[in-house]
Amino acid sequence: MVTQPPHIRQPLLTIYNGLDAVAVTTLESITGQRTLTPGEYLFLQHTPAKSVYVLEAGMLMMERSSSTGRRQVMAFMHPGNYIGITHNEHYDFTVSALAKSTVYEIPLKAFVKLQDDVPQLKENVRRIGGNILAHTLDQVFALGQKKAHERVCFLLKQLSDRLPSERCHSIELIMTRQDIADYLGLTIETVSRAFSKLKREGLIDVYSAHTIEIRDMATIEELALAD
Amino acid sequence: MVTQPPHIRQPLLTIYNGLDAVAVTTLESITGQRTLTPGEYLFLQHTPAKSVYVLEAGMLMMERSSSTGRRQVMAFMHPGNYIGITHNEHYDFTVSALAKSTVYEIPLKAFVKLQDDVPQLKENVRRIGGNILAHTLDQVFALGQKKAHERVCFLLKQLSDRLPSERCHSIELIMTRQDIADYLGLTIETVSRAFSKLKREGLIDVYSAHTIEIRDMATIEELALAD
DNA sequence: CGGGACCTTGAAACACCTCAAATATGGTGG
DNA sequence: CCACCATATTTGAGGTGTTTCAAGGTCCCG
Repeated sequence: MVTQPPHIRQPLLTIYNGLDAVAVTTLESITGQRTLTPGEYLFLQHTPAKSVYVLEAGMLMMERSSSTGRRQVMAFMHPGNYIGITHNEHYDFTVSALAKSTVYEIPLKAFVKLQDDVPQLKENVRRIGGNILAHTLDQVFALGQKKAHERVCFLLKQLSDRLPSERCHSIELIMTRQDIADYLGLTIETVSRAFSKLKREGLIDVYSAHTIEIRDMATIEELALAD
Repeated sequence: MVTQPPHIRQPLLTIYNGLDAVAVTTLESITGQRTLTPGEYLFLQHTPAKSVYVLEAGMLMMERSSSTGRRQVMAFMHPGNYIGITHNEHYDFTVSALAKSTVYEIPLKAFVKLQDDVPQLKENVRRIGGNILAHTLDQVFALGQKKAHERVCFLLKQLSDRLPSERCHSIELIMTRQDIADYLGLTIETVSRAFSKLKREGLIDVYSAHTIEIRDMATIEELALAD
């Protein structure tokens, strides 16, 4: 069982936290595994929610689309992240793979049943739900109140917070500019111009479109928080 | 015990749903009551989360402010709504009263303890959390993807969904234009112009700044969903 | 090395914001 | 109950940031 990348800055909250050996064994007994290639869907919006998932390796993207084709990316997901919280019987978003990924698949019914026997598991799910809500409220604030370049910094800070060390500020942007744009409520052109602006101001280096380095973390954070 | 306004369109999910008489009595034994006048705070962002609340009557507003003074309204809250979900030991938002309101106050520690004895109560809280997340994801989509007048329709639909009948589309806007603007990520002028535009197009009537009537619900819904 | 997808940049259009002024609203004291 | 006042809302004009449309450049993979 992986789910805890090494050297993560903040301890990662997973469904496995604090489980005893018996609980872990039982959980593993109902857990399957699935591999996804880039672009492949884990599940689609409006399909029955039959399983929950934990990302083992790779990167996933959660998005919601309207029938007119407008798309909002709700989250980029990293190893350890729990996927599949829904308040009804269908997923109300689509999850797809940005990179080659592997996920643990846990049938929802068995998972819910196991939670009745393992209070700690239920508690973990509850806390994860709280974290997801907190993340989503941050996103509401960003989309409602921040300017384009501040939103880009908001994303850069989120991504850099997942990275090992304080010193190494090099970030791999696995997602496309379109994904970033749809996450931040902007267009690809505006995102691209925001990167150029941050580069021009010496706050970041752009080695290639998908590899950037943060040169002035303090300022980036300041812009990200809009403080 | 109130919490269930009459004639609501969709059955309201409260913490009381499906509790047996004993559980209700126990819950009531630890429940206090508080009255708020317009503008009064229920609690402030960054203060210790000591209680959760259920709105009995009136209307509350949940907001988050940054140190630069930018403000995002996260929700307008109606009777029956549960207040105080937080993922850490401090509230990460402020809740204040828009109208004279009364709330049930439940000390967090006792509430958590009671949840261990009453699984249904825990289940209710879990489902309410899911609903709040769903609401917040809707808001992310609205702020990220919708135009100003569509966002206003989004709010109008949310408010009208709380109202008794299908026929009566008259809505009391208790909040100020500034509150609406901060909820939708716009300025008061843009909100005002959006109302004027909807009025000019015959979709709504504006009797006074705080009393409007929806004349063409189908179109309003269409704009609200951006479908 | 070629080709397609992705990214960047520029110019013009547009939506929203800012600033300013006029108007409407609602509460209060006379 | 009415007049008044402070506050909130609407409307207008001009500015700014973001989007749209279009072209050119870059990267990556076969």
